[in-house]
Amino acid sequence: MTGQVRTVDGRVAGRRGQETRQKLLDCLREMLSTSPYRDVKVIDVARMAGTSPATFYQYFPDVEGAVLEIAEEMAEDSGGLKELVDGKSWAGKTGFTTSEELVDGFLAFWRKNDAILRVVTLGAAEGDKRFFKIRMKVLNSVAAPLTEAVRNNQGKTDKTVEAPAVAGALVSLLAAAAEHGKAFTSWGVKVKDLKPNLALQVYLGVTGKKPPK
Amino acid sequence: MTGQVRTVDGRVAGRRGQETRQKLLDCLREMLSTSPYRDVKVIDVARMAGTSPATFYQYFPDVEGAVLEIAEEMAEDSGGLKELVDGKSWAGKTGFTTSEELVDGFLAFWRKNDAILRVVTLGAAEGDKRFFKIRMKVLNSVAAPLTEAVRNNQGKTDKTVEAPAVAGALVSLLAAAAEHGKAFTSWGVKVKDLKPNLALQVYLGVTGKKPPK
DNA sequence: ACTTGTCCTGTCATGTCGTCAGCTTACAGC
DNA sequence: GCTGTAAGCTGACGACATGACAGGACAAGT
Repeated sequence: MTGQVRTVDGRVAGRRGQETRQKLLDCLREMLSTSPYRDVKVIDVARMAGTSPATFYQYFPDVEGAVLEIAEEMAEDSGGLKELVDGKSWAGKTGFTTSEELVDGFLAFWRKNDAILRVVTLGAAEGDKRFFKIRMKVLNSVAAPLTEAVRNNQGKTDKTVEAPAVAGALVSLLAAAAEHGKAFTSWGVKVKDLKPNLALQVYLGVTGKKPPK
Repeated sequence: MTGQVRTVDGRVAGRRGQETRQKLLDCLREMLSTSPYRDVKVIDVARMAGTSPATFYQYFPDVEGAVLEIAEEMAEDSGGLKELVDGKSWAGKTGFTTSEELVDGFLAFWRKNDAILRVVTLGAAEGDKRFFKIRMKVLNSVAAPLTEAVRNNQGKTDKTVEAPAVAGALVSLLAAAAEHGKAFTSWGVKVKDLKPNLALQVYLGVTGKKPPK
């Protein structure tokens, strides 16, 4: 799909080149999770990868370009989140389990891609269309199947509910919790209570009913 | 409270100095709303303010230091958000109006301080305690009185509801909507429907009941 | 060993960062 | 008005990041 990997000046990268490129991406990822985005410098990434800045510029136009690469990879990976909702039942106790597993999976994914998602979120907020698109791809991998779930469940009881809006709000809440979990604990939500609380919100949003005890 | 304004090397700033300092802050604020945070350079801010980079470093340790200054100013300003909830009624139609006005006021505040809040949010997500504290101050100016509102209303009908958690979730949702409004429209929520939808969510969260028609 | 095309780096011009000595300006005390 | 002192500002500088290029190193096939 992506075609061949190419250098900035148009050459096709071979085996060795791709390895170097990948190492640079890995080091950048590492860098992003240990330093503020603003302070990530090409020279540091290159040093960590045991190569020179010039090599970095062979494969990427700049730091942002490389970040986009990582972000796109992550967005591909996010497709797996669909399985947390697709084909799951929302009835009774099983439904609440579905909700719990969704919350669990989503938070795990976010934590795993913590650093890159921070940058993507910033870029999207700053109005960069490329980052916005990537962020939407991640959120939609949950929001889309969740919209169906809302339509099939809550829809039965209340026709006035706009399924995409509800699903969007729920996903936004999950993203907020994942990104700023500390805020919730400082509001007195105990760490171990965060997931159950979110699961409850999701269950309520999807079914429009309180969960069975 | 803040004592006297001082330069980095400890001198107290006089009238002219404070003017220069303020002009630098204003230009930085402007800069933040027109360029990506990563690309905001001291030299550009100084140029825009008609002064030299060296002058900038007289008043601020670095860009981040100046940003913190702006952010703290904004956090002070956020105290006014309390009035959107404090002493308001949540009963019947009046209650829904309260909810609408809260949503309106919150979104307006966020839009007004768009650029700086983006940076604060990033800093908080990156684990910087100073930015986290500022972000909490802004969110709490709504979350705190909202917690009381939840306790006084929903609390009556359902003792199991954790008021701070509900208020926190609502504020998080508002922040997400403010920061990533475009995401909601791309989920098919019409621009004019966003505020009513949020108002509905808030009303539901606080009272636990559907609003009167 | 030679050729070919990929891969990497030394080096350079440009520009930013952050600091400092030193010049200019404001002002209080006489 | 004169002078001393502190505030205010900048030119200049060393250190470092950026981005481009030419050319050397390397692997693979002949």
